[in-house]
Amino acid sequence: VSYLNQSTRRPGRPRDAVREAEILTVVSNLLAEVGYDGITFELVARQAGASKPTLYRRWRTKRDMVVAAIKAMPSTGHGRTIDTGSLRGDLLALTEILAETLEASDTALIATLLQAGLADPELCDQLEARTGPTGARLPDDVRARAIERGELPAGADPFAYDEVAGAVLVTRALNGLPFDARYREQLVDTVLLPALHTPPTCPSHHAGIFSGRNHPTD
Amino acid sequence: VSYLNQSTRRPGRPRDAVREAEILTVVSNLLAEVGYDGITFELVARQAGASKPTLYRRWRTKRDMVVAAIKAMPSTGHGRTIDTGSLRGDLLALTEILAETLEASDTALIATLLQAGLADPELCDQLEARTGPTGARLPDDVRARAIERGELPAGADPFAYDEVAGAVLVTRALNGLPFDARYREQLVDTVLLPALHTPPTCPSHHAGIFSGRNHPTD
Amino acid sequence: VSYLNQSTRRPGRPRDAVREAEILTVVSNLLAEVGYDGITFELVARQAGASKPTLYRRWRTKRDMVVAAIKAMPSTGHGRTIDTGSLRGDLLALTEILAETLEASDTALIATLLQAGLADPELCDQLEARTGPTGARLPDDVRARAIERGELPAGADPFAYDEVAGAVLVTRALNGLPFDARYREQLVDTVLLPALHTPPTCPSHHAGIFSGRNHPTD
Amino acid sequence: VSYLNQSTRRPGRPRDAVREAEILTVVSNLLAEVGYDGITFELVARQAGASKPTLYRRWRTKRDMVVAAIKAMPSTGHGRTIDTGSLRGDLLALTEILAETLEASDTALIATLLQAGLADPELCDQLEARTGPTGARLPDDVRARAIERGELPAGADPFAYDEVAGAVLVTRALNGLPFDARYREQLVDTVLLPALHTPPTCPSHHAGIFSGRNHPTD
DNA sequence: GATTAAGCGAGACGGTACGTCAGGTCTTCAA
DNA sequence: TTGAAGACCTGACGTACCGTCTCGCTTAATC
Repeated sequence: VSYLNQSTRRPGRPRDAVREAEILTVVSNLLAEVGYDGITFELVARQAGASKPTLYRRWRTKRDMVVAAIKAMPSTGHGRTIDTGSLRGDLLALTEILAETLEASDTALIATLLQAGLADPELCDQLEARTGPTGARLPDDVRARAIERGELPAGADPFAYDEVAGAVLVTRALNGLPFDARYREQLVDTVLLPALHTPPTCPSHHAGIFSGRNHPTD
Repeated sequence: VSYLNQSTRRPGRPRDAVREAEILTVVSNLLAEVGYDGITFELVARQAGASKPTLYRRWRTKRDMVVAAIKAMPSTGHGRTIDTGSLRGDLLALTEILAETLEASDTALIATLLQAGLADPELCDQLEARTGPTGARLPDDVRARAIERGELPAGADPFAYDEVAGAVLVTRALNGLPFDARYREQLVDTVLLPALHTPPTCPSHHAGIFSGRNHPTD
Repeated sequence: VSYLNQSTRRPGRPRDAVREAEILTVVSNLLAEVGYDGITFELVARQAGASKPTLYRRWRTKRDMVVAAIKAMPSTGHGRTIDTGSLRGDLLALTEILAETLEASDTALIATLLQAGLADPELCDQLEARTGPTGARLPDDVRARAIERGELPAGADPFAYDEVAGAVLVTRALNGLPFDARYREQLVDTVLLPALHTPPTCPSHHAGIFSGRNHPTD
Repeated sequence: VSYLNQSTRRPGRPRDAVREAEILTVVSNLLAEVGYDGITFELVARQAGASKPTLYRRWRTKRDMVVAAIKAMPSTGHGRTIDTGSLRGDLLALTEILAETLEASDTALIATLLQAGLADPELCDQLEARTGPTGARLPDDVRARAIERGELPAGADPFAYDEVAGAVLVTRALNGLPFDARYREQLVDTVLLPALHTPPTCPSHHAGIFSGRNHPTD
């Protein structure tokens, strides 16, 4: 029976998934070697032994291609859990993870992810799911434990963290400004903790920048 | 002989300052018309009736040229003062100014200013001086009045505002996410105000991202 | 089982003759619209709603395909006969027909027919049979009547006409040079007629360029 | 004084004549190696160590470039003179030269010269001047000697030769048909000689196909 | 006033990448 | 096996910018 192919499959030779994976691997490697700006369709085609039309058929822009490559990266930090015993410790740990990630990336790539990826909730979810906590959002379990310990009120809103932590560190990274342990400590103590303790003024309606919850409930 | 002349004056025809101003005007106009990415040396040369060597002689990169053009822009919002009578009102006003600025710029330009300008304290100062409060830093007079009114403790640190407000809004702008009045209100109430009220844990040592005070004490 | 079927019939679905005719019609139309150089397999496939393999299966080169299309064109000038009452008049009429044909074709097509078609006697015969006298060869009846009238000696050889008339006019057409009535008259009077009157020096052994008698006796 | 550069010289860096000569040399060599169809802008650029824009700046099409290369070829057969003592011998010698030339060229090149060059009188003159008699036109001295010897009438018109000899042989070459000594002899005896002997009917007004006298006196 | 070194518009130059098109071959599914 | 569809690699297309260079000219400060 062929009740499945009535509409889902278009005619013609299907794209070669293996080919696509190979290409994206090349893109990933090139990202590390020459950075985002150094990547060109020409170069990718050469390195991958593919033709430019094969690339253009899949991705209309370089950004699309790079984003696809990042999405296709294998999982690394899966399962890592933050639990230092105190909210402050957890926040310092989370911001440290984020800082490490930013230190390992070139600024153009960060900017790209900012512009490209973050408008794409799927990418954010992939990143979180694949790499474990990125430090860009406050994990639910961390928040739950803080509430259990009585460090946060019951209905504490992750808004303060989700919106602020990533934005501040990413911005500094883009500027080449330092975001060392001392700086992060100050951020946690004078901004994040006071803000998290503040009860939400209204049913928090934010679109999480780094959270992938782009189209919220409002 | 007087080859060790009064200053560093080189022999030969000096650069034409008028020409330079004309060129930068062209760059400014093109910024509005075609955006940052659309600007090329070729295009500027064509539009300005200048030659490429004339451009390269002055600015080694496109970024340099654009930054110079921005620096050369005429002042607009000079002298505007924020004073609504309450700290909360002032913060809302400041973030509104910032939001308006961001809405008027294309994201690539924002990113450029982030990367280029903010590593250049002079540019930031120029922007502040020229356009009045940009909303990126907490003006000293606003803070002083809040202290007078008793809304802030005597030694209140502008860190919370300087670091957070600009970074959060700019990041959202880069992502094409909204930063409307409702969002800004939430930011002020649940993040900025609580943070500002928190006494500094240590002698605040931050490098103001948007403040131009780049590598201060540390 | 009947795998040793009646004749040489291959297994599988037979080629669709109707499809082939449709395709050749498209080729003919495209010849008129975009000229020989403008034709591509891609374009034909698109216009005909056919696939490239379907085309390649039938014709290995563009030239083959175009020649096939020309062969498949419907007859137009069938049965027209040249008989003006004098050899000179007949020659002028013949060269006029040829001139008209050349004026209606683009040069690339002429060159193609020259290179492709004329190595293919069948095509020439088809053209002659289909369009009546093309003016490229001296029709036998014209020569016979000239002999009857005593304008030509009994054994007059059509070589002079067959070889010269077509070559000269085609060459001029390829060059974009004019071949108007005055020119043709001069050709007939000072070249063709004198040459036709000359008795053959040896048993004429020519391979008729435009005659399709390609590799005759030699 | 600068009375020379008032209008003749356009501004900007002049084109490098040496570079141009080198490129054309490459084109000439490639013509011999890969033939006309095998030549591409890419290939020429690679071989010449030039950039594509440098080529396109000079020649808009491949044909232009090839024609320029042929024009730039160094002289070879200059000064060769045909004088066998009889008109018939001279004609056989001329057609032999032409045949040799055609045998050495690939058909696509011939077609190109036909289409490109021959609409360009300058090229024809260059070819004649550079290579000596090409056999495409009846040299004046040959005709003069034939008249001296009484083989041709005083006012004998080269039309018959100029128009016919080249066209016939080129056409056969394009078709891959033979044009051996026997064929050429027949052509001379039954077409060219009779035609040359015929007195011109009217003040010959032809545009010589291969003669470069494209815009004659009429 | 002559010299001189640099500025200037123009544009050539070698590069590199762009994004598209066509050539042929292949694989898929349906007929 | 044919046929439509379309992916695939190769390679060329013609264009746009890059950053540097060579021109001939102009401009000022120094001699």
